[in-house]
Amino acid sequence: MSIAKTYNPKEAEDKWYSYWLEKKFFRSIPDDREPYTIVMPPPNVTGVLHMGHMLNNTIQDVLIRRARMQGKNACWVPGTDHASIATEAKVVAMLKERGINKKDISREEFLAYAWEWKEKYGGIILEQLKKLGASCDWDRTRFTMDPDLTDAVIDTFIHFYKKGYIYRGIRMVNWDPQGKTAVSDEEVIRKEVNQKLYYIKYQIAEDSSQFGTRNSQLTYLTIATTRPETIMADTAICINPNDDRYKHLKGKKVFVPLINREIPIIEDEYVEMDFGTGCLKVTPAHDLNDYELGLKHKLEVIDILNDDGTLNEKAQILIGEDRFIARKKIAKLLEETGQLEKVEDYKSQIGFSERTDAAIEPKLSMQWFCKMEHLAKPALDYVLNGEVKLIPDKFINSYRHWMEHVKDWNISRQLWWGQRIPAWYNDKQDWVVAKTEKEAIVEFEKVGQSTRGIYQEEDVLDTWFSSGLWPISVFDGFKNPDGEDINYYYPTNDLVTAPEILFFWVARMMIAGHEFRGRAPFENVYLTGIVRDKLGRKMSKSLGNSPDPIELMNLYGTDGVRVGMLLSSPAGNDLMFDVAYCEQGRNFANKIWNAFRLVKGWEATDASATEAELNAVEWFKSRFNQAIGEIDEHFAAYRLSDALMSIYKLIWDDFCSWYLELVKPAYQQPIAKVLYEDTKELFEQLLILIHPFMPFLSEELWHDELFGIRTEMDCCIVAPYPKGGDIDEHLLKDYVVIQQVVSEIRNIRNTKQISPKEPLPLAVKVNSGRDYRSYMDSISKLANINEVTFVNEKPDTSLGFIAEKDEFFVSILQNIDVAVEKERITGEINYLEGFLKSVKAKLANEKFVQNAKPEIVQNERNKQIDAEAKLKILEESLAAL
RNA sequence: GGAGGCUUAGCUCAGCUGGUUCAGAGCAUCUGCCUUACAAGCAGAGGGUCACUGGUUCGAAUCCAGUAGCCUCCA
Repeated sequence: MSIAKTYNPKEAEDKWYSYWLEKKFFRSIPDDREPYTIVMPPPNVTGVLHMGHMLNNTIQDVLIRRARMQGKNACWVPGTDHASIATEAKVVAMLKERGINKKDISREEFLAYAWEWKEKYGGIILEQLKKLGASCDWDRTRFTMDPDLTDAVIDTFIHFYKKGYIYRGIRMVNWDPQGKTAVSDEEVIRKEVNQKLYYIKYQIAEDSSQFGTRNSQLTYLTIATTRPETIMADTAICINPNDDRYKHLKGKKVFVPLINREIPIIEDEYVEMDFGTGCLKVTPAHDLNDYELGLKHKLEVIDILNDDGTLNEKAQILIGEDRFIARKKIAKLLEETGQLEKVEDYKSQIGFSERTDAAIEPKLSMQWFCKMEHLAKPALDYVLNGEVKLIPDKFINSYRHWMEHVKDWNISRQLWWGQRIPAWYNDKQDWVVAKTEKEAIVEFEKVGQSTRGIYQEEDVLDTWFSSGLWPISVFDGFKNPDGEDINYYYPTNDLVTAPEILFFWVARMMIAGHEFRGRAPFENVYLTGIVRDKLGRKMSKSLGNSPDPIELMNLYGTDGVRVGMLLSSPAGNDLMFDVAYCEQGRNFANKIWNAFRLVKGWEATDASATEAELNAVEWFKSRFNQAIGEIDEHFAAYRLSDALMSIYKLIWDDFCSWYLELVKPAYQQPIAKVLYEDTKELFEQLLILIHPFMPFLSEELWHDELFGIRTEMDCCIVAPYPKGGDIDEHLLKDYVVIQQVVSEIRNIRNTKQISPKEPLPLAVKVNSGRDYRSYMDSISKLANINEVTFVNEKPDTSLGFIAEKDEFFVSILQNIDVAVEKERITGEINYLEGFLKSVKAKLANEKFVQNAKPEIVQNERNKQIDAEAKLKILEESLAAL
């Protein structure tokens, strides 16, 4: 059977993914094996697969596949997140296209559209993950708004409310006047904007307390602001108590221009004396800092804006005008009345809604909050005492900082898509928390309040409130807290996610885990970096610098892309992505493919193998076992890219470049049966080793007839992962020398322009006592040596080199350039002498000999002896020239 | 403004508790090769004052302090 010259991934990918599905290899059901569990960070239903998902899910798949092969009951739970704000924005946009305005339809109608949207688009990412080879248990796919998960959210809200953690309060939120909803800080994009700084005159009220000293002269105070349209909401003017310029104003009042409302002058060190005029207008309803200042000085709060950003009747003037139009009109009015001193250009940071790009308006509103201080403590302790490991641990500091300075969590969102807060109001605006209206009535009755006109809170809960329950809710831990699934799979093992949601999500899962299960929801949190382009820019849709992952997989093969993603992605560090990595991955796949072609082409014979060939097999087995150790260590430390690189080098360098070349028969010659069988077995082991990284290629080759007939469940995906075994250190050391000798000979060929096809004689002067006889066939084969002699003197017309302590001489026909040789050897001597000098200096230093560990000193002595021996050899060969 | 992190070869990164397993890997580069597994390849080779300045030490890429540059998070 002929086999293609290059690996064609497409066919293998489709074939094996459906085979794995069909044979239910991804399915996990509790049994008596050790579980290994990962819950997937649920992607937004609005999303499409991007490079961040690729990285994140490749890592999870590598971990889960390896665990599965190690005989654990591997369970990877997939799912999606309802993403309140993002989804609602999408649905609103979709409705707009259909000519429907959200305002004109009921909540129920809107939700029907939203579900329709979710059903249509919500699963895109999960489908795309299948192409990546993700071995999730798809039967367990969950959505944060599934009935059970929604119940869990509602019950949790009630639970926390009853424990006194949930309360209502007025807070300043980021209001999106276009979307007419509050958005979270993370959804506000700050941009530097050219603005104007308006200098406005506020007339000072006459001082009535000091009668008799009436000042008939009108005096005023100038204030600089970028938002003149909010002056009607001013409730104070603030000066710095240390500001000498304004000392005479203490305790006085001023009039708000245009509406002539009297407001007090207050003092607070918050005001920066050297910014603007040193006077600050205080507008508690429309600025966060002013709000806090207002609280401190017990100021009135006047909110002059409607939800859509237009002025309301409290503004007294320009009612109904948009805030930006009002700004211009106010400026004009002020100018006309002589109350505008001047206008300056000014640059400042303004927040814009990520969804609608509208300028964010700070707005006071009634919100639901969750007290965090008490809840955060155990979640912090999990990390500090090591029960939960953050990988890399450099994130512990920032985690601690955040958890120690945690603020109460605003859990309400002015949206429809999500879990509606289970709070109920009556006609008197009293409220109770209850799961259903019926229960709410009971609650109202209990406290003797009206049960008329009952309606439910309009707001929904923050999406993180539901995703925070994810590791418990996906295993039905709320509905069935002593169920088989939750008891078996919880706590999960590893969580793979991005550092930017360490607090929003990871911390909250730990809080919920502690509250409801008394244990952290996972043992290790592997934090991935951001995927950037090779210029270091974050990949984003707007920059258009992100490759399409699907296209990438089509181009380089899924295995190639997986390898490419992992080749340079240490935990917690950003990945500077470059398609060159995928190319490297593809090339690697091809290398394995071709190594396979070679072995497949062999024909076995009963003839026996040579000693050198048998040595090669033993060497590779030792090398393989050694590599297993390294790989296990890398995995234990979650250094996946290092683990991959170890396998890469084991396959490419040790197996292909050395082992296969050592045992490979001459063209069209048969191979000894022992070697053939051993080689096939080694190949199989390598396929297993690479499987977590390259599942498709390894499965494809696994089923080739070369390995005989396999039963339907005999698949690479569940092949037992190698555990490692005996390592012959002596043999490994010998091969280091053998490899060095071969390289040196090849190097001589290269520099002397001798073709690899031209056989050369080799002479060996053994000084070390090493027995080369059993290796000489191997050296001859790889370096094309036709004759080996053991000598005591350097032969004529030969070039020499030293490997360990032994001298090797290659006789060449062409004349040897004595001058060049002299220079080369002299160079080496100079280097060694310098080296020796530094070693001797160390040993001559009494303090070193006294203070350093004995083995270090001994090491230096060995270095001296080795260097001296080598020098002697070099000097002799220099003399012999 | 508060907190944290990073700086090692052209690029992306390893270098654990200070001492030849200490200056490394992969890619890229250069030089030979179309050698019947692989040019998506083979064989060789060259590349670094470990950001800078001090300090601790017998000894510093590694520990400490400061400086510069870059980045992230919170305000």
